Amino acid sequence: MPIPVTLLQALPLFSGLPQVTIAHLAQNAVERTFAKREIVLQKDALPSALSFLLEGRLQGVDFTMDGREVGLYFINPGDYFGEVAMVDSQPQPEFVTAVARSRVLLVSRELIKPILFASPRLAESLCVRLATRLRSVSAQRRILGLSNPLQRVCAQLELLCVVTPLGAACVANAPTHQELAIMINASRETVTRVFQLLQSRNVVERDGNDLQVLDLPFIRQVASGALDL
Amino acid sequence: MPIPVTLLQALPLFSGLPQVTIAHLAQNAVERTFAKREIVLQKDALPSALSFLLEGRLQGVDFTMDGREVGLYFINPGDYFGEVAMVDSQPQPEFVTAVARSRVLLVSRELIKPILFASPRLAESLCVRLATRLRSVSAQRRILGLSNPLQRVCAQLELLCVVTPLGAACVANAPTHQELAIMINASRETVTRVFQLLQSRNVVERDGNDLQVLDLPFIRQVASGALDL
DNA sequence: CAACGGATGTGAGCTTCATCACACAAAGCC
DNA sequence: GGCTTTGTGTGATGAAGCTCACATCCGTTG
Repeated sequence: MPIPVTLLQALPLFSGLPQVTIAHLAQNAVERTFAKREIVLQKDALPSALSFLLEGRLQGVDFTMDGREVGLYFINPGDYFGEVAMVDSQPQPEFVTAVARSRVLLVSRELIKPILFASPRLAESLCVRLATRLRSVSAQRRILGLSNPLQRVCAQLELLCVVTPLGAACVANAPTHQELAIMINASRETVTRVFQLLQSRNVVERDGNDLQVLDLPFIRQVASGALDL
Repeated sequence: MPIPVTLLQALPLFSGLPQVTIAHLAQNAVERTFAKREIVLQKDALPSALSFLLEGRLQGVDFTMDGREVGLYFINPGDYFGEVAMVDSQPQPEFVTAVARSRVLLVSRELIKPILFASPRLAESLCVRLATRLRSVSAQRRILGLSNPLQRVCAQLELLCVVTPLGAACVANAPTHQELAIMINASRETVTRVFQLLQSRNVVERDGNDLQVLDLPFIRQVASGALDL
C-alpha cells in the first residue's frame, strides 16, 4: 500500500524539504508492523533503511560478551533509528527490538543517504539527533557509576519520568522490573525489593501501564546519595 | 603568536577546505597549553570554541550525583572535542581534563559554526565523528554490564590496546590503576589485584609508560567469561 | 472457564568486593 | 641528597546484593 505524503511531512526530520522530494520518498517508503519481542534491527548487519517509529515502542538492547542482556535506550513514536549505521556505513552497533507491538516506516538507505548531507538543515538536524543520543547514553553511563542499586533505580526513574506542569511526575509505559534491572545492572529481585520500599513509603504508585511518581524530591535525594535508605 | 596554516591543513576535519577559509580560521585560532590535571572544558558551561588536541592526552570525566569520579573516554592527538555542545548549543555534558601536559588548538564557536554545515563533506565528517563517539560510549557501556571486575578489566584492556601487524598488542600510555578503576566501576585495590594476577601469569607486562599485552587471546577469553579465574 | 506464561513478591545462604588501614616504591622538586 | 607526592601492593573485615528456590498474582488465550 502506498504511504501518504502527509505522514512523511509530519516527521520533524523532513519538515522543510521540498514537496517533490517528500513525494519521491513517500513513493518508495515501506511500512512494517512488528510484534512484541520481534527484532527490528539485527546487530552487526548493515541496515537497509533509515527507520521511523510511527507507533508502539522499541528498545535498543545488546548482550555482554558473557551473554547477559543489556538494555540501552528506548525509542518512542516520532523518533528515527538506525542512523548511526547510516552515517558511518558500519554495521548496526546493537539490536533494536519491539517492547510493544509497533509500526515502523522504512526509508531505504540508497534513497535517503544522498539527501542527508545535501541540505544543511537536514545535516544539522541529524547531528543534533546524534548529539542527543550521545548525551542520553552518557546519562545512562553516569547512573551505572552509582554504587548502590537503590540509587540506580531512583536515578533511572528520574531519567524516565515526565514532569507535568502541575508538578506531578509520571513514567508512561513503565518498564517491567526485569527490563529496568538490565538497564541499571541489577538483578530483577533487587529491583522488586526497591520498588517494595518505594511503594510502601508512597513515593511511587502503579497506575495500570504507567507509574505515578508521587514524591519526586525523595527520588532525587536518594539518587544523589543524600538519603541513605 | 599566529597559528601556521599548515597546522590546520593537517587536521583531517579541514582537509579539502578552500585555502582562503583555512587561512581565515588560522588567523583567529588560539593555542593553549594545559598542565596535567588542569580542566580543559568545564561541565555545564557553553564552550566558546571547538578544540583540537595537538599534543598530550585528555580525558572526558564526570561525577556521579554522589560525588564519585567517572572516567568516560580518552582524547588523543588529532581528535577534536567539545563538538557535542557545538552541535546542539546545549551545555557541555562532561568535564574534559588533561591527564598529561597538553597543547590544544581553539577555533572559536562563532567562526566555525557557520562553516560546519555549509559543506556537505564537513557535515558528514562531523556526523561520522559523532557516530564513532556514540559507538565507543556504547562499547564502554557494554563493559559495565559484566558482573565480574576481572572481566571488566580485561574487556577494557582489549578496548584500549592496539594490535600491531605482528600480532603483538600494546596499550600506549597505560592508565593508572585508579584511572582504570573509575572507568570500569571498580575500586583501585581490585584493579591492582587483577593486575597482580595477570602479571603473575605473564599475560601483561609493564613497559615504562606502556603496557605490553603478551597473551591477548587470554584477555579475550576472560573478558568473554569463557575463562573463570 | 481453566490453564498457561509472564510478572511480581519474598526468604536463606553464600560469594564477592568495597572499605579501611597500612607498607612500600617511584618520581618530582627543592 | 632528603622531602613530598603519587602510584602500587596486601591483609582483615563486613555488608551488600546475586543466586536459587519457591509462592502468588495477573492478563491472555485456547
